[in-house]
Amino acid sequence: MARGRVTIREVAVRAGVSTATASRALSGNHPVPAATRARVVRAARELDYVANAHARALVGGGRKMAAVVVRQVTSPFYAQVAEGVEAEAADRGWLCVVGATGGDPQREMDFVRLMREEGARLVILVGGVVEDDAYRSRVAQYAQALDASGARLVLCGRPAPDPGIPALVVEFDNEAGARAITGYLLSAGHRRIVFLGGLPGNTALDARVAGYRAALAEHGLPPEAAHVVDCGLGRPAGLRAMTELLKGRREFTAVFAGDDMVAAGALRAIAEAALSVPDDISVVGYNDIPLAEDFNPPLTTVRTPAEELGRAAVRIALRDAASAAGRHHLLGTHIVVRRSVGPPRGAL
Amino acid sequence: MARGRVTIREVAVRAGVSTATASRALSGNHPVPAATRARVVRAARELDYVANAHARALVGGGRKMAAVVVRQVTSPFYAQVAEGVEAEAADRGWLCVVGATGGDPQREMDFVRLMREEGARLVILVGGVVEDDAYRSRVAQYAQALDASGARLVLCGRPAPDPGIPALVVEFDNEAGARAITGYLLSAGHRRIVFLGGLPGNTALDARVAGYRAALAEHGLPPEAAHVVDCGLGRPAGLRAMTELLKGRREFTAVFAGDDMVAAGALRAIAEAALSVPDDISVVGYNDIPLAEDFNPPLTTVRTPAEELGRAAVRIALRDAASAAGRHHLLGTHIVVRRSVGPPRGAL
DNA sequence: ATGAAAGCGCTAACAA
DNA sequence: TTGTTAGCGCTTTCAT
Repeated sequence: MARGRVTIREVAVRAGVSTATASRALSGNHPVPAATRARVVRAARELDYVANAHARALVGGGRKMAAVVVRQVTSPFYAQVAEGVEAEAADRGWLCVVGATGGDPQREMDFVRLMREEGARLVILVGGVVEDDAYRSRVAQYAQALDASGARLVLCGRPAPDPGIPALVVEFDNEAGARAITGYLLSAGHRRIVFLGGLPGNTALDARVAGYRAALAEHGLPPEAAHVVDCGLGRPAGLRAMTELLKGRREFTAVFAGDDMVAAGALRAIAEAALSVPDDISVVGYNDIPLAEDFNPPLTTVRTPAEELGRAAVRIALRDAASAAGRHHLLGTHIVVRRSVGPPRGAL
Repeated sequence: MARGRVTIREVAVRAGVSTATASRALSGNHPVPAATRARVVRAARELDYVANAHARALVGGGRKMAAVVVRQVTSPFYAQVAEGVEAEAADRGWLCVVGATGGDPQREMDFVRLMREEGARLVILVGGVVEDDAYRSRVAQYAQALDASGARLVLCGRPAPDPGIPALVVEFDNEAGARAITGYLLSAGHRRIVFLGGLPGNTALDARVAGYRAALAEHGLPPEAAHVVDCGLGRPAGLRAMTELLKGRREFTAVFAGDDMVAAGALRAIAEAALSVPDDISVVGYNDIPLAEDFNPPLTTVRTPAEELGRAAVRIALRDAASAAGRHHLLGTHIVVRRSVGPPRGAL
């Protein structure tokens, strides 16, 4: 057998027809007599022929391919979003590619460029970012370039640099979610709540902090009641920051972690200090990752339907006309109550 | 601006050169005077040109693309393997695509076919399977087809149907890992250990069960001492099976969960029965997923360096000559001790 | 109903 | 150094 891929020419020869007929028989969108088709199909199967996607794309305008770009696949939240995109894309017969950037803007740019080269028709960028000028111009460029070649860009959980830009944005209402769970802590009696995991400039986190402050204000607390620790996200950050916090005099009765991974770190730090959750300190998280229920104790958190976010991103992108660019879609969230919150120490 | 992608011809026109010169200037592997190159590069940038990967692949033999196929990205273990593949591929300038099958052989076949069409040069299939005739012929077909077009197939954690087949296999030594952790339980004094999460026919699980039985035998226990519950994997399965087990009289003092997700379910079931780990029952898992440390209590488990498995898969595939097909690589594992194991109740 | 031929965008021989 | 040309594998007119 010849090394290299079997081409349609070989199939045609074996079936005793021209390549044009072979192509028609295989694609099935042209009338071809059943007998001829059968011969061609059989030849193709015998040779184990698969069409060259590149050649086909070159002439036919390309395969339906979507790309999701996340920081890392091992983050439970991102993985769920990617799975949602994957599932929705698969349902529609699209191929889905996922790329990880490790948070490096350069790798993000490279990946987007790659997707442009490959002819992806849908690019989905996931996750909050620090919204600086570099970000704005980068995204404006993606949007413009993708749009020029007829592809769609959707921003998941990150802002469009400019409403006029040809990109869709779909995200959770971070401020509302944060307000709700802060309210929950407040109604459990807590008044000194620290927010752990701020990341100044990051749009998602800033919104959560804003919701936290808003809830405090609504309950009549002065602005100084807010205590935000800007340690960033991730379990190690949460562990470190909480350990630090526990060294001083405890000025708080509850902690609101920026996401569930930070909460995991905080929980661990508290346990290492031989303190109890929720008896000594109450803790809440954000995202409700699949294993939040298995933390010690099971974590009260804000459920952000991540898979639905991914599905919505492709659904919206494929439904909306290009003219709907700039549309902003907000998805709702809700609190899931477990066992990490109790009344403040001595409140009873 | 013209709708659709800008081609090299437009760049050439704008730079006042032929397409060949433009191509040479852009690719950089042919001597082109600096001045000419500068003009071309500038024209390309002004037009925001990106090469059509399909056209390039058609003539140049294709981009370096690797594909990883997993059951689901939301499984922490698979996500880590995928991240390893991704990282190693990126290090070498390869594009990496990840596909999820949901465990459906049909989707697996579709995805492999797609990858053949796209010209992937490396396909990595991850995860244990039930090794039946359908599986064997499916994989034999993948291997043969991929090999015919010069692509590599690597099987991660699943067996090659036949040593002669053109595929590499790299996996963990499941039997050794299971034997070690069972031995750990045994030396803590446990004699009645149930294995939770068998999946008869699944190669990975069967190997773990074999290791478990081997350890029991080594400690002089009779074959009847083994108690395997074939509930399959996943947190819900572990929860359900453990709940069931707890209803009867407790004939065991420890449980060896088939993987950490099963352990998570089992832990939850035990907590719901108001029993304590490790005071009443000891529990161990398998894989050491990132959050195993955050379980209640922190889980003693077998560390399988998942990311390293992914990296090794691409490293080996790219290094070994095609003639090395059929080679079998075994990666080692080790126990990580945390707090879910204690002496058996009443052993003191 | 089928074949011949053009052409998708690009790179690599071959000329000049 | 640069341009001309052929051709990658496929689909799709346009003839027949």
